[in-house]
Amino acid sequence: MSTSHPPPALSRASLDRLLGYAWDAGVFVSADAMTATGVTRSTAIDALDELIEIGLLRELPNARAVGEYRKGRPSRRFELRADAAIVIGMDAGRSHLTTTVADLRGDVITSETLELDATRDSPNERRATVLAAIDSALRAAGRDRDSVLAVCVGVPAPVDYHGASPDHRDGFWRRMNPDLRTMLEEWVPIVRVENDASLAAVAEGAVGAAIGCRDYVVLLAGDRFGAGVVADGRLLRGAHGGAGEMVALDKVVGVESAEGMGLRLTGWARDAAAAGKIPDGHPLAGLPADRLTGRAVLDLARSGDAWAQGIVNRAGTLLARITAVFGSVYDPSRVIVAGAVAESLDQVAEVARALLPGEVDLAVPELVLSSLGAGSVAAGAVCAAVDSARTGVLHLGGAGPRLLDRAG
Amino acid sequence: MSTSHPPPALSRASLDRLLGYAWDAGVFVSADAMTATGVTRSTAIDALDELIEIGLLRELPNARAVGEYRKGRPSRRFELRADAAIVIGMDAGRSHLTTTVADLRGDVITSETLELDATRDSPNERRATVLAAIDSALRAAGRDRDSVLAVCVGVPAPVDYHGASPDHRDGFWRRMNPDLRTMLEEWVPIVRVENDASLAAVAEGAVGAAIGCRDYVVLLAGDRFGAGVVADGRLLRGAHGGAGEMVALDKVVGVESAEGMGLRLTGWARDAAAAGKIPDGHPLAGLPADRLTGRAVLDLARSGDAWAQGIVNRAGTLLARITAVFGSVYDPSRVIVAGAVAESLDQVAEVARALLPGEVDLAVPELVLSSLGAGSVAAGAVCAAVDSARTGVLHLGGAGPRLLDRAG
DNA sequence: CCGATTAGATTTAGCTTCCAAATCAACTAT
DNA sequence: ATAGTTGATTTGGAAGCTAAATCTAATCGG
Repeated sequence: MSTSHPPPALSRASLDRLLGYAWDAGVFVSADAMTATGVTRSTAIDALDELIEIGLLRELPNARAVGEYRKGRPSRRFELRADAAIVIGMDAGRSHLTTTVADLRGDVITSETLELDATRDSPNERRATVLAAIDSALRAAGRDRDSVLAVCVGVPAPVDYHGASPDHRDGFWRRMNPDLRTMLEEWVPIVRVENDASLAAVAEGAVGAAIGCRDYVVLLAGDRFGAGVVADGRLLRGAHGGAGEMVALDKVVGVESAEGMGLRLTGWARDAAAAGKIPDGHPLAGLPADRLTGRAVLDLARSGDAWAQGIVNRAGTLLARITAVFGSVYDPSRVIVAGAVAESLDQVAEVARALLPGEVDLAVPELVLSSLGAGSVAAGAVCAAVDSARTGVLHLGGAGPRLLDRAG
Repeated sequence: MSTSHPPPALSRASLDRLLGYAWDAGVFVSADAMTATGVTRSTAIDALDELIEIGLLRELPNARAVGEYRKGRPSRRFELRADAAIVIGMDAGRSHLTTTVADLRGDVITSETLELDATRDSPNERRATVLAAIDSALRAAGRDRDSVLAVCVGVPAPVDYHGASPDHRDGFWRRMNPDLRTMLEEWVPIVRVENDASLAAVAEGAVGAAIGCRDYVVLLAGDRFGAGVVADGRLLRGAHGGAGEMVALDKVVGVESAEGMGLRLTGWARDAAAAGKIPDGHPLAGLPADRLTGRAVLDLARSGDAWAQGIVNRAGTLLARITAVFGSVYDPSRVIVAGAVAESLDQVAEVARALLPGEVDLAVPELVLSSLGAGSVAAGAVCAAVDSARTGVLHLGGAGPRLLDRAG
């Protein structure tokens, strides 16, 4: 007996390559596919026909029918059947949960956001919440569980290679990720659980400020700092998924805690107010604490207010320090600030950029602000789900093609 | 015309797999190779014969001839022709240079160490020194340049993916690595230049304390701290090779500079002496500065001296802090202290291990001492050269087999 | 309307790299 | 000797390609 090889079925390299091309090509003709993948016409046509057979491609009316035609026999035209199945990307934060249903190309079909009661986070409740959110989003999209090819969930916790999160002191990480992967694998063929900042990094790499960049760090700067690190084109994870976790920040001079940029700006403003440090007659003087927010300070600084600029400088110094630490430690060529606050941090980034050369010994990373806004984790989850679907669908054996609805 | 594929020549997956097996198998018989690689007998025999033809394997007298035989037709026996070519591993430090000539299995043939005049480090002089050291070692090994298949050089500088080092403020890194790769590629088929700490990490992964470990950090703790990081089984490099460089250390509370453990112990002892802090009648009291070394302090602490233990505690605290930072940042499952001092740091490590749980939020990495001693960089250079030879030799086209001396 | 021309599709033959099974060879044990 | 065992070799495909010949569906110029 030899190591019984599985039946060849479908797993040829060419299939993979052609599918890969089709996935990001939009509508294409055979000749394009041939030059892009380097196979000959015979092979290309074979593979394309097989992909149509499986249900992953659709043949469109040929070139003449559409008018984009010059001479000779008209080309056959193809396109990914993006609606053959759906993927789900989820940002499963502590206090909110965004569920996005998208097609195979990653185009959003529905997106629903749910506010969570952060105190009700027992493992069972959270599992139920996640499932309910998925079912609700599926309903809104007019699909059912059977058509889901891949799911990716982002959680505010380290996630290791197997999709598990370590047992933290107070169990917070485990509560955030109560073995979601195992739960979902019961009915979804491809499941991926990732750290939220890592997904923000995936999003920047796919559709954001890090396209084509092989070494970068994405700094999620909301309530708490968190970082997603891409090194040599791959997500850096660590033995327990803790790479990029910012628990080390409190050991760095001038950083001291992992509290995020939004909270800090607000905190500084309120501290100043409480200490009577806001000059009389200043626009912010006498405001109630709940209107004294980071956002208010940033807006004021933008209009030239000197006192607000002081706080902006402080934030810039902090950002420079954090960027410097990440720059030194991971040596990225770019550091991207992401999260809902990112867009308002232009002045803070300006200050930080000016300070960076003095902080870093090695090459100074480019500091840029993400333009993906608050949805970057959700967007990354969709990208990651699409990516897993793309690389995984041909290796699914019988389970995969089952869900490719051939009707359309 | 299609993308003209190169002549198939030799590049079958099976050849690679069989060669990979042969490389770490020692003497083996066909059946072993078959089960290990999963190919059938026909394929195995084909590939083995081809590897013999190329000159990478040798066929030994069959099983019966050696006596290890039971029943049936005796097996053919094979072995890597470790002497078909040689590899060179070099630790090209600032003040010394170790050149090791080894066979394809990595077994050392000769090793020579040269003290360098650290002030004469102009690019041209250094290039000449490196070449001279290689030629000298080759002479000692009774080989010539033609038989060198691969070279790996470790330098005390960041090295990027292409083998280049960034231009540091004072040009030190460029002087340490004056484009050695280009120089050597003129006559060596496979050239690799790496950061020294990275090579120490390679060594620990191959023959040291990190065998089988996919996420670890090796702390080179000599004159300056430097770290080699392995994440997910691959060397972490960063955009400019700066990952693991410890320029960020001076931002960490309680670490402050990248000065290594040896220097610090010595420094603390001498500072204490200068400040008159060594108690009267203490064994170290009144010693001349040049005999007041870290080693002396460690030895004394080992014999139970309380004052020396105080310094050891200080060192342990520092090591714990550094380990904690690396643990938090890269999330390794193990941190290995390497370099000449490592072996004497058992008590320091003991102290650090006790402190670690209080320093780390995430999983506490295992802190272990390397037993590779001062030669870990040199050993890693050999491992890396062997590794590159192993993966590269079959893809060398005409240039490779040229050097496999078929005579033996 | 009819070739000539053109570009793409299909078919055919052949190559490489493998596997599976049949057959052959070299032994030992009896 | 001869049966039994274990490997080695040979033979006959099957995949998965490529390359080249041939076929098809068009345009275009008379």
